[in-house]
Amino acid sequence: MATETVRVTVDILVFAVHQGVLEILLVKRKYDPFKSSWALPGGFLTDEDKTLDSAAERELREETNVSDVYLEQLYTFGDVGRDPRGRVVTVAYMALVGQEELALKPSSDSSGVAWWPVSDLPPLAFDHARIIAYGHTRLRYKIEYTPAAFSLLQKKFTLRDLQTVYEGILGKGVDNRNFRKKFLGAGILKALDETSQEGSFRPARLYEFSENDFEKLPDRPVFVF
Amino acid sequence: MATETVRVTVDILVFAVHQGVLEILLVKRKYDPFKSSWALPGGFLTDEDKTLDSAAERELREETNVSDVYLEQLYTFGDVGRDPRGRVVTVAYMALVGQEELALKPSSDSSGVAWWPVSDLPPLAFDHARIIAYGHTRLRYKIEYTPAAFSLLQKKFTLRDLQTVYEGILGKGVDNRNFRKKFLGAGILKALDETSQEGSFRPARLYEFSENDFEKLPDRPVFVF
DNA sequence: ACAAAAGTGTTGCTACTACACCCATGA
DNA sequence: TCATGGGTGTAGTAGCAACACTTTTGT
Repeated sequence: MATETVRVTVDILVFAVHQGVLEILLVKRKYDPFKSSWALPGGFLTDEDKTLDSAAERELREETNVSDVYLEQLYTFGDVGRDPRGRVVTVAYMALVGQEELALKPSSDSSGVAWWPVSDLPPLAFDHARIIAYGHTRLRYKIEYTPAAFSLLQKKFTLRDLQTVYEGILGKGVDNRNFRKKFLGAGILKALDETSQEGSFRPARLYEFSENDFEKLPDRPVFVF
Repeated sequence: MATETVRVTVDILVFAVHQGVLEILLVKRKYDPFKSSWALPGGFLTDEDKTLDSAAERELREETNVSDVYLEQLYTFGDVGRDPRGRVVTVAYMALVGQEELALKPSSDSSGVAWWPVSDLPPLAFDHARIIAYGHTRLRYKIEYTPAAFSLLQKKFTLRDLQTVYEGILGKGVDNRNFRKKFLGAGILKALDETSQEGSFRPARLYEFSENDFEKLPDRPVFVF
């Protein structure tokens, strides 16, 4: 029953909603194993990482240039055989980025970093398909019981933007009257004196999420549709 | 940025409700560090453990003789400095055991295994106090959104037993008429033709949880009181 | 008959669902 | 004036919270 020394990696599921489609950031592997396959950004835990959270931040910054985003630990995978190099335990993190961060990395170029629709992924290295499936389920659940969806928007957004995020993650349309009623009645949105002009039609009012008001609520709201 | 080889432990939070009090199983450490302190049962991941789940099962069996119980992964802790021996990443699991398993291990003897009320813990080794606090929060949440409470009961139980489990974990009393109404109306309990005779008063009907009926529900019920 | 816990109904209120049209803007 | 998405109200229903007394059993 030899006590094994294993290696630990921290991998990150970076989610964003682009034009109503839930997408995830993948990197093309430069080395074996699985050279040239798409994989989750991530890497080995190092001495410099004081915490697992900071390791996730570092990996995200190094591999994708993304920082200052919502980040939370998801699940840890450690089956024998999931990495051909030996026993590797992977702590998976989930990051949610707004449309602003979209510009930070190109969408499908030679940099080896690209957004992929979660419902239409390429073949993936290791057991990353399973990890993404797990994260997707968690995300669906999270937006119904937490204000996680706001992390997928810019600071200022329209109610339509918000609804698009919900529809993209839930994979179904929702009634816009009831949707607006629930969020406007929740007391967590600050209406701004600004509008977003998108085309030759009525401009939409912009809102901000008020973390402060959210914390003051007597009960946690539920955003189920 | 030397890639570190770290050691991985799997520790288990074994919860049970005894006489209306939520308790957790702790072991007294036999060796340094933290010799003679109370700690969570657990140990290092070994070559024989094909999965993290099976490592948790093995540790639970070895240290506490408990098996065949509800077990789920909770969270992974990996801060530098949480173990004086070096970098240790701990995958924490949560186990829920019924009153039947109570007999398997004595309650406070020289065996070094004992139940402790979660609201009145002894000084603990490592960062185990923090891990228990996290698990307690998760458990509170779980019984409201899943049938986890049934794992804390014997197969046959009275509605009062069930209510006692909820009250013990939530730390507050609930209205028994509404409580019974919700569970009887949920369609997940099978009423047995048996009663439990506890004293010189009316015997209570026994029920069983029907996993099968639960799975068939169109929507997941919510057990909030 | 008493002590102890099991078991039971109603009412008011809140919150959800379902559903279809008018509004404001730029071209 | 038209095309486009932004924005609004109501009625019916279901589910929840609050609330106190009667029933069954053993002694």
